[in-house]
Amino acid sequence: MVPAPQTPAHTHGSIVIDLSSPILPPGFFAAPAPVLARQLIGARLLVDGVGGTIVETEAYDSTDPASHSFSGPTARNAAMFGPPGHAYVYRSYGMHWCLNLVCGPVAGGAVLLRALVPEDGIPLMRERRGPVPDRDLCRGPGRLCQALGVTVAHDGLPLDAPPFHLIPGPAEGMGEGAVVAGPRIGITRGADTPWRFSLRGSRFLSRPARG
DNA sequence: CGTCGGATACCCT
DNA sequence: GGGTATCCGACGC
Repeated sequence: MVPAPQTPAHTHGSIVIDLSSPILPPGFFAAPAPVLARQLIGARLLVDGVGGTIVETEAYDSTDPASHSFSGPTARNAAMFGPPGHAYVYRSYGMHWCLNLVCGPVAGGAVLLRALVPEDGIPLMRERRGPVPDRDLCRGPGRLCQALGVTVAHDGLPLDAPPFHLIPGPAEGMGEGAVVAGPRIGITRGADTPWRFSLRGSRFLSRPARG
């Protein structure tokens, strides 16, 4: 008789359920975008097993002139007006993809993922990103999508099912004051709204924290 | 490690 | 037309 493995996992055929992963709380995505954006710092995101700890986010909602939802539904932003808890993926500069998590008590809210710490699937990230320092694998919203293999094919997909795996934070060792709020990056309208959130002192941010 | 220009394509008003 | 991220080479700290 072989003793049961001491790992916190059950197996059903080829499916492995990792019992160490906290369950996404009900209503997690019903929070307003700035609230969820702050909560996501220290959470972990995997796409097909590739990803790491989120260290930089930005919040957008329909009251915000910087938001794609500000001027109402279009073909591109349809996912922002769908149910919370789904992905919104859009193209930036005609060549990069950007991943948002649709959220909020009303339509039109989303959190843009701007940077994470490469932790899982780093060899595949390197293949996708080419010869860059590991620090730069997921440092920026477009780079993050390239490293995780996120494209418009993920637009509208639910975030609580494969290929997505979102594990709520905060990460070990994160305490009060670990999250910095400041102005968002690369926008002109709504530039004074402090809806960029980042992990204080992280070297994986797309740019240093301001504010 | 930070900042600075210059170059690149698509979505929406 | 206005908005937008990345890569590059350059240079300062």
